[in-house]
Formats: sequence, C-alpha cells, structure tokens
Amino acid sequence: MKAKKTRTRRGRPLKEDGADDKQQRILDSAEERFSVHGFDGVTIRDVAAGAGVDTALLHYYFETKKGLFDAVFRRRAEILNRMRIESLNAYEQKFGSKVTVEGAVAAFTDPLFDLAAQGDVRWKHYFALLAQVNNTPVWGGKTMARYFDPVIQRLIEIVRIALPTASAADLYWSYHFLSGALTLTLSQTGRIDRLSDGVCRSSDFRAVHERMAPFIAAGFHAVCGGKKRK
Amino acid sequence: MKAKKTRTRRGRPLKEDGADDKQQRILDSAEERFSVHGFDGVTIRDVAAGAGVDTALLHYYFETKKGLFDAVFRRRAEILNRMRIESLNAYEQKFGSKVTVEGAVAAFTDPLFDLAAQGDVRWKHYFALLAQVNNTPVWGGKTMARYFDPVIQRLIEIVRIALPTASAADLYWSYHFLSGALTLTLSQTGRIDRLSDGVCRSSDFRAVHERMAPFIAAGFHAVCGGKKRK
DNA sequence: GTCTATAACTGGATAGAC
DNA sequence: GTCTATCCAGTTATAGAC
Repeated sequence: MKAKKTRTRRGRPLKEDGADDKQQRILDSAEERFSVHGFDGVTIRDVAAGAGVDTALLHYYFETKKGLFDAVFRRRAEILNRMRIESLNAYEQKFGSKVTVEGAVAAFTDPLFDLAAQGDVRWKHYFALLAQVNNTPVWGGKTMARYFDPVIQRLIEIVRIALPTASAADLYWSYHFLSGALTLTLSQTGRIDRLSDGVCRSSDFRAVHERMAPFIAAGFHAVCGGKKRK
Repeated sequence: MKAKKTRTRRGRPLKEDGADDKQQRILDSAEERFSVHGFDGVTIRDVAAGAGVDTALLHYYFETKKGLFDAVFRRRAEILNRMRIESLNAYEQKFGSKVTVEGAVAAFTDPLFDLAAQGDVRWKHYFALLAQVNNTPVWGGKTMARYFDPVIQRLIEIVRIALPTASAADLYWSYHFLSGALTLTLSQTGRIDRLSDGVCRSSDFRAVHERMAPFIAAGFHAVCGGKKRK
C-alpha cells in the first residue's frame, strides 16, 4: 500500500511483500495515529485496523504499546540524524571559519523542510509527533535528548565559530527558542491559519522556510552579543 | 450543572470550607494531572483521589471529563487574558507612537513570567498545560484560538505601530515563532537542563525573561523588514 | 507469521442512598 | 452536595490454532 517494493535483488536481506511489509504498515499506521492523538489517545486496535492486521501481530513484533511507540520514534530519528549531521558537516566544510549563524541554522533545519516540502505525508506525521514529544513533560525531554542531542551539540559547535565570544547560557537559551519555534511549526495545528484569517497556512513550509533562519539568526545575534540591537 | 453556587449573599461569594472549596480542589488536582499527562493520560479516578473526593462528585460539577478539562482551561485563561490586555494597553498608553517591538513583546510576556516567578505551582501547571494544548493537533489549535486570539491580535496591532510597513504574513509568521519559543519555555520539560549539562535550568524563568524579548524583537525586525540584517 | 478467541482489567459514567 | 455501588464499553495482552 505504502509501496516500497524492494524487488528481489542482491545484498540487502530482501524484504519483499511478506513479513516486513506488514511491519512497516503497522509502523506507518501507528505513526499517523500517535502524531494526531498522542500516546494515550491511541489504541492498539485502531493501529491494527489501520494497518489491516490483527492486534496480536503488533504484540508479536513490538511486544507492548510502548515498544511500538519507541519503534515508531526511532525509525525516522535515525534517518533524520544522518541527514542533519551530513548537512551540518557539509556546511562547515564549505565555509570553514566563515560560517554564519544564519547558515548554520539553515543547515540544521533544511533537511526537515526539504522532507516536508517533498510531500510525503508520513514525514509530516512524524514531524507532528516530534512536536508533541518535545512538549511532553516527564518522558518527552528524555526521549528527545536521547536521539537528538548530538545533532544539536553539533549545531552549537558551528554557531560558536560565528559567535566566539558568546556564553554557553546565551547559546543554549537561543537554541531553546529555535527549538520551540521549529517545533510549533512542525506540529501543524492549523493555529496560524485561523489567527491570520487565511493569510498564512500551517502547511506552507516554504513560507516558514524562508523566514525561520533569518528570524532565528537575528535572535542569536541579539542575545549572544553579536551586533547588539537592543 | 455548571454549578456556580449562586448562594444568596452579596459582595465576595464567601467560599469557606463547603462546596466551592471542593470544586476548586478538583480543578487544582485536574490541572496538575492534565498538565503532566495530557487529556488522555489522566483518569477521572486519579483526579478525584488527588482532590480527596469521589468520582461521582466530578460528574456532578462538570458532567464529563471533557467538561472538567474545559473548566480547568477556562479558569486561568480568563485571569490571564485580563492581565495581558491590561499590560498591553498600559504599554501603548505610555509610549503612544514610540512603541518598540521589544517593548510590546515584553508587555505580552511579562504577565506570564511574573506569575511563574511568583512561585505558585498551580500557575506553573497551567502554563505546562497551555504548552501541550498549543502543540496538540485537532482540537489544540481551536481551543487556543477561542481564548487567546484577541490578546494576540492586540499584540500585533501594537507591533504594527513599530513596524508600519510590515506585511501581514511576515507579522503572523513572526508571532508564530514567538508563540513556539514561549510555549516550549512554559512546558518545563527539563530538556535544556540536560542539553546544557546544567548551565541552564528550565525553571529559571528569570534567565528566559531577560533573553526572550530581545531575541524575538530582533527576529521581528529581521523578517518584517526593519533594519535588514540578512 | 498470522489470526481467533478470550482473559483480565480499567475507564467513564450513573442511579440512588444519605 | 456527597458518597456507595455498580454497569458496561472498551483496553492491553496472551494462549493456542492454523
């Protein structure tokens, strides 16, 4: 249904239509539902129905509901991390000591916006899921940290080149604002559509894309001492 | 059923120990639990236990679980709205045509930070709840809009004085970033504590307070055309 | 691997006593 | 107003057939 169709070839453990296909369909179904209703708002039954399988199969693959959630979270986190690390590395390699805050922020966010703009709904679901987890007390912070702290530290490393005199506290708080802004954008609540009476649309990632890096970079400079503006 | 106990008296509704006291305890208990676990993560039974009453009483006052949630949300929303509108009005009255973006943003956020700094845990719970709702798909956007759009429009009105040439889209997207940054801060996930290895603390609202307005104001200027920086 | 059937339990909600 | 007692729909999870 989702179609991935790794037709029989070589190398890779050939996972054509059988087992693994269903496993992915379960993950897709779960991803969509978790992203909309949160962990507690979703039932195993509904996930199973969405994937066209029985609930027992979910337990067979993922043992518990929590296990399923973790698998959903992990699947794309790993892909995303690779892309972002690569993007940041490439950016630094290209500009060396002449990196800018805006460039670094763009390198950090571009992979997300590219994926979103590409139109694969499953990535959109995943982003909405991230947004929720990022704002979830108790386990949300831990979960995010576990997977995403390395990329963030890498971003801050690069920003430090552009802002060598900035204090650690200023840098981390600035990142925090970036994280919040990014997260709300990814959560796609339709909030801004109503608020702006249709002038802006949540789904318009291009509009966000062109504004986010300049906005955030200016904030970094204002807080971290660059060219003061206060 | 909404119960408000229109006791015969006048002036202060005198709420000693009786009914209204329990009603408030229920709301406090619910507020705390919803803010931590979200709507679906909380049981009526647990709320009742936390308030030291029976579940039947919650139904007596609030009819349904959703009714309880709405009552929790509304209670402080109204107080908050009054404070923020007053703060924004006072700011504009004082500065007239000489308002700044930074000043307007500060007038918008100060009431929140003041309440948070004041140390009342119930307000902290409420803020965490707002953060979750703001990032909740489906009904989150609607709920936020219903209560908070007027204050936001008021903020934007004032920002417009400082940035008369800004486009509506730029203004709304900038507000969107502000909203995300503010929201994540209020959600108190402890995320930044870990990330910064203790340099920053989620609970340190003073640290956020002094950085937020300059950061956001610089962003507004960068995006809305003030003094370009790109 | 996948499904059927069901166990074991939890949740929101209500009728009715006090 | 407040609680006791209870209903019953819906939940996760598993044993066991195919």
